Amino acid sequence: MNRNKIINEFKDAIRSENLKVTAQRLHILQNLMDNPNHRECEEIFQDLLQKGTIVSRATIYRTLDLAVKHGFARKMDIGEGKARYENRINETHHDHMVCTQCGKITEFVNNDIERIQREICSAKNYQLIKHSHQLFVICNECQSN
Amino acid sequence: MNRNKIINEFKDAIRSENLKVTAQRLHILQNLMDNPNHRECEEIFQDLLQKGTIVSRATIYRTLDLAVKHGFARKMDIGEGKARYENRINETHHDHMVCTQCGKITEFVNNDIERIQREICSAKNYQLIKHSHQLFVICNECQSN
DNA sequence: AATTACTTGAGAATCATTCTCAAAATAATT
DNA sequence: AATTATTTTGAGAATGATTCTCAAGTAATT
Ligand SMILES: [Mn+2]
Ligand SMILES: [Mn+2]
Ligand SMILES: [Zn+2]
Ligand SMILES: [Zn+2]
Repeated sequence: MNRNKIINEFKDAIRSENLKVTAQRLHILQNLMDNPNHRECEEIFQDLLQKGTIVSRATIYRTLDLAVKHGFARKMDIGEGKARYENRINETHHDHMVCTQCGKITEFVNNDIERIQREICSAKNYQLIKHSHQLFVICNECQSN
Repeated sequence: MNRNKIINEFKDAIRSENLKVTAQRLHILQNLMDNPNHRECEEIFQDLLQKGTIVSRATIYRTLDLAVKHGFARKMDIGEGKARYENRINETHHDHMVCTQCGKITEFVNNDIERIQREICSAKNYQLIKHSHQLFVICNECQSN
């Protein structure tokens, strides 16, 4: 199955840096792969804990950095003063809509926006490295309250 | 001149909340109006200090909040783990390009992007409240190094 | 001038994240 | 399997931006 393939690729990534494959690192990556949400460190910590796996927050941060570096995770900031992480099983790039009432996160992509961003940069002779784009909304459910 | 008009509007805004017009509040607003940059609290603090005005950081934060609330300033987050503030003398909405090498901030607006954002939201029956859009780039100057 | 209400600044508190370092674990080598 | 070299882990301290607390100071009103 696909998940094991990813886990093995993660092990390879670890070895490629002359680091060691540890139970903690694997637990964190597995937990990330099994969850589609955009979670903060604390949520991952609590989820692991509830499943009987204790890993320190420091190790979670360190391992998420590693996962980001090798393309297994994406770190995002929706202006809360803390980072959130999502897995990158489905490679497709997307941006996010965040409900300011309930916090629900909805993904979106728009090729026109992606293209215009590139055009804006090349018009100024700037090289586009990455972008951060969030729409803060009141979602359909929160409107009917 | 325009600046005095803004200062007076700020005084009115203060009074409208039954707050008091103080020297500190006016110094902070004036400093903001006289500077076109996207600055963090510490930069405003140091700039005031260098001009002989000592205002505590706590008061700067408090006054900037007030200025934001009444439309005199805009608070932004370019993922540095701290807020930046710019004045809103020229009301026009814009987003930002940030050079990842030298930190230079360049403003941009694109009406197509603005419109598409609205379309994305209405297609989902979401109500768009605000957005945050940054392009991280290597600016023209930094490329020639 | 007196009264009332709000503001200020110093330093403590908060909170996410990073750092430190001794003990534990992994991987490589006998 | 035991030894060795190297890395990792977790506890708790440190950091840094921002907020909070509260006593002393100031503004506005009468
Ligand atoms: Mn996502
Ligand atoms: Mn700007
Ligand atoms: Zn919602
Ligand atoms: Zn630059």
